[in-house]
Amino acid sequence: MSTASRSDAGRRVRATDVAELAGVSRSAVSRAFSQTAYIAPETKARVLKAAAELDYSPDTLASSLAKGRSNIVVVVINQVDAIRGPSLHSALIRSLQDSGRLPVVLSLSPTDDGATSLKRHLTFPVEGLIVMSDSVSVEVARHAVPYVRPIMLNFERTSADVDSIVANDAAGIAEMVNHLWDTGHRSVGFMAGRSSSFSSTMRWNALALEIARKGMNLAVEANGEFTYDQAYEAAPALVAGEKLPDAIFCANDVMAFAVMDYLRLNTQHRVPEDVSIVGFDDVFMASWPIYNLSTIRQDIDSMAAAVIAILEHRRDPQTRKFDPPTMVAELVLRGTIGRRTQ
Amino acid sequence: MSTASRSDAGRRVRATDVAELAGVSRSAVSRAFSQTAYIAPETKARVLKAAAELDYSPDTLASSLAKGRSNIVVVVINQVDAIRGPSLHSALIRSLQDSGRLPVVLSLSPTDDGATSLKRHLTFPVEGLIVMSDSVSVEVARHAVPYVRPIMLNFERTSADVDSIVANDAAGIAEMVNHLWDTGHRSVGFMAGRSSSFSSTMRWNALALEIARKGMNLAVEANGEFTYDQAYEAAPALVAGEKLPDAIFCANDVMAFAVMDYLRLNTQHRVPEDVSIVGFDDVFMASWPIYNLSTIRQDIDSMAAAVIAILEHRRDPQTRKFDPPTMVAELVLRGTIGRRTQ
DNA sequence: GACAAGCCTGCACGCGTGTGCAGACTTGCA
DNA sequence: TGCAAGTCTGCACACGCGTGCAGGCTTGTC
Repeated sequence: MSTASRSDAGRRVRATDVAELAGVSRSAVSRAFSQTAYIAPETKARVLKAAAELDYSPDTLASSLAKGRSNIVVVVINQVDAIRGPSLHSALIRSLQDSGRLPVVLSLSPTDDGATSLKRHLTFPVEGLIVMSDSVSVEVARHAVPYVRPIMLNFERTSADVDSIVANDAAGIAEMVNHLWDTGHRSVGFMAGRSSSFSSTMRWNALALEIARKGMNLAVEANGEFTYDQAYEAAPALVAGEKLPDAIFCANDVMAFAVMDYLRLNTQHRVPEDVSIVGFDDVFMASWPIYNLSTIRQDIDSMAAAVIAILEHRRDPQTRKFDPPTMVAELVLRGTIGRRTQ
Repeated sequence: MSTASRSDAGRRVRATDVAELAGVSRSAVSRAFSQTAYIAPETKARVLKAAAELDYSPDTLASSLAKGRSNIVVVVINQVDAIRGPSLHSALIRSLQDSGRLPVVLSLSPTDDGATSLKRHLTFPVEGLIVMSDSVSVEVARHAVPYVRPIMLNFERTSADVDSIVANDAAGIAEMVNHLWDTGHRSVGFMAGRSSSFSSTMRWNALALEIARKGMNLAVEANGEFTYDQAYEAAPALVAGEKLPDAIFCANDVMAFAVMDYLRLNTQHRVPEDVSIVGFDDVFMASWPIYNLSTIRQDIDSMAAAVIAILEHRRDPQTRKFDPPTMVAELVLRGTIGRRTQ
């Protein structure tokens, strides 16, 4: 159609073009796309019609510049998140773009603490900085964008300089320990994650607390650094004792897979008849029949929603008051928890 | 330190601030950061020193506006890419940001062809549009950003209106078929991917060609739609005949896992003693001991490099001539291919 | 018919940066 | 010392858009 061929030409359509076609001034075009500005209904209609014909929409970046308010949100991720990350990552991206923001992804190599790379790449005004990588410290995040409070995901709530969104892992773990207790489990082993990671220590603390509260026995522990390979290496230690723990609690799903694979390939122990396995995250492989893993799912949608809520609150602190969504950790009970009778 | 506290204050540092501190005009600051502009060495040094002190770098977006040349590259992804995607996705993001560009991620829901959502979100000038989702058609991509040629990854090279980067799957498949032939395989089954996907048909065609060329027998085929669940459902059809195929070739790794799991959980057939399994992509689980999958790895780095090469070429068509990197598909031989004797 | 009030529009400036252009200053040479 | 050539800098405008402000027009009322 002619409309298409016209707009297919070299460059973007500007407000001036629309103004010309609609027979109004450029400011009228700007006002037609503004929620608050003063404009006659029929003028607005004429402008919007012309805009639709030319396939025009305001350049949000030039707009940001003019308004002095960026709508770019930078999401810092880490290659390590490749397994667990995708769901939270894409939920976050989706939420941001659906709220009219522009998600810019900054990918750090696993060993990069971001001290220099963040500064080098963040050469534009941002509305928010979201850190999903636990290799980035609060100080680095603060320093990278001095004029904005970073939002750290699953990070220790230590600093007053950042907003921190933490999944309610403790609640999920408490619930899971309850379930293990009810199904007769009395001794558990624990496969920890990277000790420098807050998620790992948070999960460890919660588990230790709940186990003590129940009077259960933390029989044995090992460290799998959150990776399959390390967990596979560490798995023997968990089952080397003369008595198997009733259940093995893994700080994430991937390590649970490693333990299961180790047991399956190298021992006679059966899951869940001889030992129960519990994971954390509910990654997509957890539902595969070969694993069928009982695990705990973080409330990803609520976390994404919390990010948006914080950003909205900042835009308009007085009217829009901030009440953080409550995070719910969901038990996903599949086939790796058996029944024990003492 | 005092420098930090000064720049920690409310807003971004502007060129004017640097100019003031260095005792020069604002244009001098701009020129100090330009590669081509004319500026006295010692002036440049003084400006850069002041800039470093204030922690200044030019606002790349305002710069884009002034230069009329955006450095934003939009990457369109799909939730479906969650398994295979991460490696290519993060390689691409990394390459883009390392080349000084700004990667903006646009995530489509699996059923979205992008017709409206792309237009709604692409409200700013972009340097490039990279489509990784095969749910987006050439027409939609073309129309979404009329003034720029989309770069489609692993898409059929049908249209002259787009640049297309296609991995050399055929070469990898030829090599793999060679290897299967050499190890005595004579009949193969094929688990296809989503029929609407170019990757799937490309792989199917390549396999059919090579098999015919060798005089091997394409014994049976099924369609797993590239997903674990569908492949698990379709797996029985591949082994239902009275004679097992010597090898089963899967159009991606995840379906290979599904087939292996089906065999392990529901049949007596052993891999690779009774049947060999071949995947495609070399996702991270392929190296897990439970799978230890022999597969074919796409040349991800070259694909990312090709994207950058195209973008660089467009910036400067006359001097920088475009020679596309050659893609190499790499055989990753692990433990799922046995030896057959007829 | 005159005037006031209110609705609406265009003008003009600003957001932070790049860059052509003119002119100032330096340098070299006669 | 005078002049030309060359080197560098600042001015001013532009990029596309938002918005305060003044003024024009319409409408209603007396």
